[in-house]
Amino acid sequence: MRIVVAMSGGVDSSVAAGLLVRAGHDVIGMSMQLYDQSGAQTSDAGPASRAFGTCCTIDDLHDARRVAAKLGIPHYIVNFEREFADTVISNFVTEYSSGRTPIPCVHCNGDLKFATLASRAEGLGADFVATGHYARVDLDPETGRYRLKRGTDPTKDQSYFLFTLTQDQLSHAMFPVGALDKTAVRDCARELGLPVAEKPDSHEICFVASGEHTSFLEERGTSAQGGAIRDVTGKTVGTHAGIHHFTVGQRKGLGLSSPIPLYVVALDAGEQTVTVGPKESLERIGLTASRVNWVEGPPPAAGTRVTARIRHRHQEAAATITPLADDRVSVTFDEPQYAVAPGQAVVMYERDVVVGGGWID
RNA sequence: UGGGGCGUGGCCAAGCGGUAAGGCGCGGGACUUUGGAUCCCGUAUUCGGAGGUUCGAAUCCUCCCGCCCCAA
Repeated sequence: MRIVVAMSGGVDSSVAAGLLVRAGHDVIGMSMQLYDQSGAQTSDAGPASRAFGTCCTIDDLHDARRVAAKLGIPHYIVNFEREFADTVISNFVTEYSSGRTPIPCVHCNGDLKFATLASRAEGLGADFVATGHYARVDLDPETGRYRLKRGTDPTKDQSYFLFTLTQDQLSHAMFPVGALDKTAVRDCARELGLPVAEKPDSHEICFVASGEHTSFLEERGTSAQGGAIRDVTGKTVGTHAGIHHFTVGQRKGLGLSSPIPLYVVALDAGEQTVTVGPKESLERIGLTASRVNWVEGPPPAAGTRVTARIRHRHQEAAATITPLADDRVSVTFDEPQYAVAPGQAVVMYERDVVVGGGWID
């Protein structure tokens, strides 16, 4: 079977490729070049190289190539700069300007890896696209639908970032490390002699260097217009330099004096207002979400019990859901949840299976 | 130089006679393929300066220095 593996240069996707090779498949490695790297330096070149993010850098592409060579498989680098800018970055900028908190990783998965990259794979005659995600996919014999499930390592599960995948995308998706623990993946990397076996896990946004978040947005058209900071009673308690500096639930960076820590509880793009309050004011018993993808099947009945996650690594919370019209859903938690941030995703589970997910309003 | 107010760590700020809250920032750590996210730990022997009162003062008194507001 011919399989294209999306190779980031990290341990997980490298092991994914290695496992497929070992299983005897016809494996092709592909890496996405996501942004202009002209002038990019290697990691030991100092601060100048930091402007190019923390993953998918020229170093990472090089690592992917070394792994492919070690495994004896072909490796192609595909230029997705345009697609990345049009989907992931564009969404990132728009969401922040709207006072919402984007999740670029979800778009990168759904709009690039399992969309554009998948069509390239198809062009190469591949049946599947495999990635290094900690998630599982299988065919439910009862319904004939593909199911998206958590990775078996509860500390590494990445199903949250994959909730937008359609049946068609899932039918061509493979997650070779989804049934492994992280330690097993590292062991496997060593066993295969992969040069990235000890490479640290990646984290944080890959395309924005740490600390350059707001300038990145402003260079791409986000208004730097300031506004008022209000408390929960509406009283003005300070000013800010633009709502894109903030996200709901944020504590740091407010520059306010207070006897207790203050958190961002709401952002209003129209008024350019930031509302702050004590931690308790972040509690929400429920939420609604839009553009819901019901992965498991048709929308479930009102009153269906699930566990819901409102951010990656969030302690899943028991909830009752009610599907609404227009692919929306209402989620009511058993216990209030902190910092429900518009723009983040709510992903609903029944045990290990992703029932569906949507974008928080 | 008439009247009033204020000077507490890098910033904001509580305390108003009993031996320096808190927030921000900063440093360190945890967590992390979203979040200038969250969480944990640390961060003023000292309160503009000098005297005085008191068992004891950042807190009361005196003088000095520096800001600010109102009135001229």
